[in-house]
Amino acid sequence: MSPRRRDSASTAAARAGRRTELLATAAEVFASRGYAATTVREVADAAGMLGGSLYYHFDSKEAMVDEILSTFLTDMWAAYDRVTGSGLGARETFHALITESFRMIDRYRPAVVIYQNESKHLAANPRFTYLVESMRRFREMWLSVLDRGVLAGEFRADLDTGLIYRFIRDTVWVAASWYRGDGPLSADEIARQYIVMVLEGITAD
Amino acid sequence: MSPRRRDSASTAAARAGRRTELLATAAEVFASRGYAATTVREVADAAGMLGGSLYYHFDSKEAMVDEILSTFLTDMWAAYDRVTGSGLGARETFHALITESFRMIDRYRPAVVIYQNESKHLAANPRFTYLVESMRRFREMWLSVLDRGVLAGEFRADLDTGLIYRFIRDTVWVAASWYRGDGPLSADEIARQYIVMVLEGITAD
Amino acid sequence: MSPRRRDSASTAAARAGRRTELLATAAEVFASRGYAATTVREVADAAGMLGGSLYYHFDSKEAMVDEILSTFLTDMWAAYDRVTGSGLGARETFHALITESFRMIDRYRPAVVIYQNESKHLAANPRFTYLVESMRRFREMWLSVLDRGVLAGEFRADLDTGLIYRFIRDTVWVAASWYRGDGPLSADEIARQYIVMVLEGITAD
Amino acid sequence: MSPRRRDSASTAAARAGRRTELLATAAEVFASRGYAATTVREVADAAGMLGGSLYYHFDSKEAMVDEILSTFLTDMWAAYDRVTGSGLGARETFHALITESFRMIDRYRPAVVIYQNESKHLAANPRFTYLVESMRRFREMWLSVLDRGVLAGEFRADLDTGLIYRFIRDTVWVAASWYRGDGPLSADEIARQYIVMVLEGITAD
DNA sequence: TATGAATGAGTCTTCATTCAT
DNA sequence: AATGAATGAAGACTCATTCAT
Repeated sequence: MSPRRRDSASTAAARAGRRTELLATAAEVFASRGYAATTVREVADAAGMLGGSLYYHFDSKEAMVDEILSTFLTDMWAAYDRVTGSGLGARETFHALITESFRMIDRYRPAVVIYQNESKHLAANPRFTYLVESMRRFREMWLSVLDRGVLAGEFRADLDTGLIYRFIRDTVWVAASWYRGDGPLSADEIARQYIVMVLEGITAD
Repeated sequence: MSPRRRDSASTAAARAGRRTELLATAAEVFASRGYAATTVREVADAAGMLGGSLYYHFDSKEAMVDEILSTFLTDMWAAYDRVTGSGLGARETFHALITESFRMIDRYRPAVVIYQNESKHLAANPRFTYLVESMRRFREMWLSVLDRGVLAGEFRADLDTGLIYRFIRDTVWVAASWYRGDGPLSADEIARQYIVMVLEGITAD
Repeated sequence: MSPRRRDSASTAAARAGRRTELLATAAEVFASRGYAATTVREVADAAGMLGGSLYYHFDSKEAMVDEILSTFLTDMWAAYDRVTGSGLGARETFHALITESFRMIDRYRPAVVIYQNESKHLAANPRFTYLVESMRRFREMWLSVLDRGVLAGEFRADLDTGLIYRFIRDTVWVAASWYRGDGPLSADEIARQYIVMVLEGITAD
Repeated sequence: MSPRRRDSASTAAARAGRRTELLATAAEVFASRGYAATTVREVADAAGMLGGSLYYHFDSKEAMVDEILSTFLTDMWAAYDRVTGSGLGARETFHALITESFRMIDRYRPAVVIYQNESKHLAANPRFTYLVESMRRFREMWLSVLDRGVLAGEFRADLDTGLIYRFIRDTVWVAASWYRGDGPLSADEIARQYIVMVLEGITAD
């Protein structure tokens, strides 16, 4: 390895690092102020640079959310696929998916908030068709788990699975809006309580 | 009643009606596009008038959301107060509050969507401090019901009531984003299934 | 005279009276807020009617200032012409013109304020060429008095009459901006002191 | 000085220079068209840029007049304070204040025109309370000079000093509306003739 | 890499004016 | 004569984006 190559390698790594850093900042700001209401200048301020300077790193404001969301979704689907591909029963799959979801919130909180708040509006844009696709897969995945559980006699049959699916989906993701990594409850503990509540209900025996 | 009085009465009523009509339209648009992302022109288009014409009826875009949200919240608290003031036990109160909430969604769907999506951002504005106040009351009301239920042995004691409160709050309101008045399930039926799920869980006996 | 004619006569008189009343109100508002900064609605408010209603009486906002200014200027020139046509010497003419000017301020204060503040801007509009013409006549009138006085040995010859003219003109009219009809000094008393100051100076003997 | 420091110094200076330049342009336009009647676009046109570009340099149209007026007033009061602090007699103080005033007009003509035409309207805005304060100080300063002169037997006692003060104030400032730096009379010459007129009167001996 | 300055399209809002009643 | 509702043009201001340095 020539010094030149080592240099450019470390430069490329540094550049990638800077990019990731900037995206983390942007995600934080988009999540707290709302994507539409956030100005590029606000993101730049938070990153300690001037508005125009961001355009050296990204093509547009849209490109930033795009990268934030697609990075998160790619990782999320990898985790979900690992779960659904491991041949677990419905109840165990339910358990694992919920747990993974709260871990995602832990790891990608701002991205999840953006996903939750802006998906519907962004989805109208051709650039974000993958969001629509992701929502469709999400729905199918959950309905399949729920239906499997009902068939196996693990879940009640007198409830509308479409309705249950929506309740689960919403409650899980919306947790991103109040979750703090440094709060008293860990992501796994929250998942555990959530599972208890949904599976057994809050009624005392 | 003299003709004069009937006239002015019908005029005032017509004016109030137009105002309500316009607010309903605005709420619909704000809910579907997002408040910040909605232009005044879009609201006006939906109402069949020009952008500037809205200002004959309202002081500002902000004044419109304000009226939409405060009208909804006033009615909502009247309903909640009726419930909490009627001396029911924790479980019955839980039941009644959930049912009322879904009825609110049925009656004020767009307002609830706006409340859900924009409250956090609007609350920073002094004009909307009543939102913060409403959120506080909401929290206290639910925590009191949950705590009462735990003490009475009606609800499980091994779950974090703060967490349960958040799950309930989010799931109930977020339902506004997919609820359609003309869907296959009525608001009361949705409430019923939701109550079953949360109280008894989805596990089959 | 038939009753009909009497009726229409009194109606016409009433209409003219209302018009004058409205113009007086408009002049007051234009004078205090500035013509450009005054909205038609503000004038209407002051007159106790709605914005659109003024258009029953006047063609436009511009038509209002027009009538305000031309009425005032017509009366002013009638008074000035009476003075300059009465064969007085320079000093007496000076005296009389100043006195008449302060009387004008007394009678037409708001109109004078508008004239003072807006003439330059309005003059660009073809409708108001009479303002330019009036300013020209005004200048000629004063220069003629001053020149006549210098030639007659009544006024000092070592001062620039163009300059003196401007000082006189400005000070006289600008007085409209602070003059109150109910103040401690009458218009004639103010004129007297002004004449003393300009003719004899403020130095003690 | 390192090149770095020279660079940043020249940059800062250039920025301040541009700002001053833009304010001079804005002042010219505000003075000739009137503040309320001037559009931001007109100012931008005169500066050779687009309307929105001005907002890179200034927060608002209001911020521009603010800076124009406060810069002028700061300098003006420095000059007046120098005069009143130098222990001159009333007559000499009178002389010096008038001279300084015309020099101000020479140096800040557009600002003075704006001050003269818009002060009353702007003063209602909390941002411009310093205008009210400045007017108060101005009045006190002149009354004190005039009263001192009367007591010392230098000025006539049979005139109302409040009236004289107003005449002086108005005439001096209103001169800004016709003064041209390139006219035949210098600021000092105009001041001299003005002083002669007011102190000795225009009557020939 | 980042800055400073500018662009230009678009946003909210204002306001003179119109017109059916 | 006056109201209520709307028009439409224009105005102040914002903001994503560009680009020379």
